[in-house]
Amino acid sequence: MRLGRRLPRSFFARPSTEVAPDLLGRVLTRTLADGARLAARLVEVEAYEQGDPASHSYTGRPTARTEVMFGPPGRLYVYFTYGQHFCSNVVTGPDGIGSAVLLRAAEPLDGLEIMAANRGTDDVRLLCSGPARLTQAFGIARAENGTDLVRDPSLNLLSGVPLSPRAIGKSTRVGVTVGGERPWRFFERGSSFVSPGRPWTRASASRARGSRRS
DNA sequence: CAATAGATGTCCT
DNA sequence: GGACATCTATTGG
Repeated sequence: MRLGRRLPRSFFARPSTEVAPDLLGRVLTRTLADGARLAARLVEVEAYEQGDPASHSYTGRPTARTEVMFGPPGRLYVYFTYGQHFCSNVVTGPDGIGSAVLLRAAEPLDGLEIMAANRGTDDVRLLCSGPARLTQAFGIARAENGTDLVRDPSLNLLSGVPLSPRAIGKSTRVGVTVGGERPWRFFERGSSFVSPGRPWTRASASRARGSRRS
């Protein structure tokens, strides 16, 4: 399969709501020191904008954690959440504005054995179907925060094959309880690699969003 | 299959 | 202190 060329800086220098659906079908790759390659095709993303109550950049001011999100586009924003997981985002929009796209799920293409070792499971569907899973499968952690995906020799986003508009599903974002009515989650319709256990993910998505924690 | 408890960093909207 | 862009293991039907 042809994975294409690196996406240019201009691709990321747009509003996150525009970049997000355009990221579906694109390919995240990582080349390891020994030459092995990891590759996965993005099938689920979410947009986050400055001023958005659900966004880390809501206040408009960077913190030690969110600094990268406010920087130039095309870089990787990695944050630690729930006390034990890392999640990966691609920084979008102009330098100085805190906007990014959360990489929620992907279809593994290459380096599955390495991903399985990183994840501690052999189940292909569980390798990259979730933001923390995807991040773990690629061995991404705090050290990768701020990596320039446009120029880095190892970690990149390739053009792949973008999806046609009709192949893209939209919904409200997962786990967002504030400002959740924004339909800023984008996913590939019918893909079995989107994050599991979310009923409204599937074609027969009816509105069934209840409280999720006690 | 569904529900739930537990892990516990970072920011406070 | 409380909420959170989550995942896993375990329990119960």
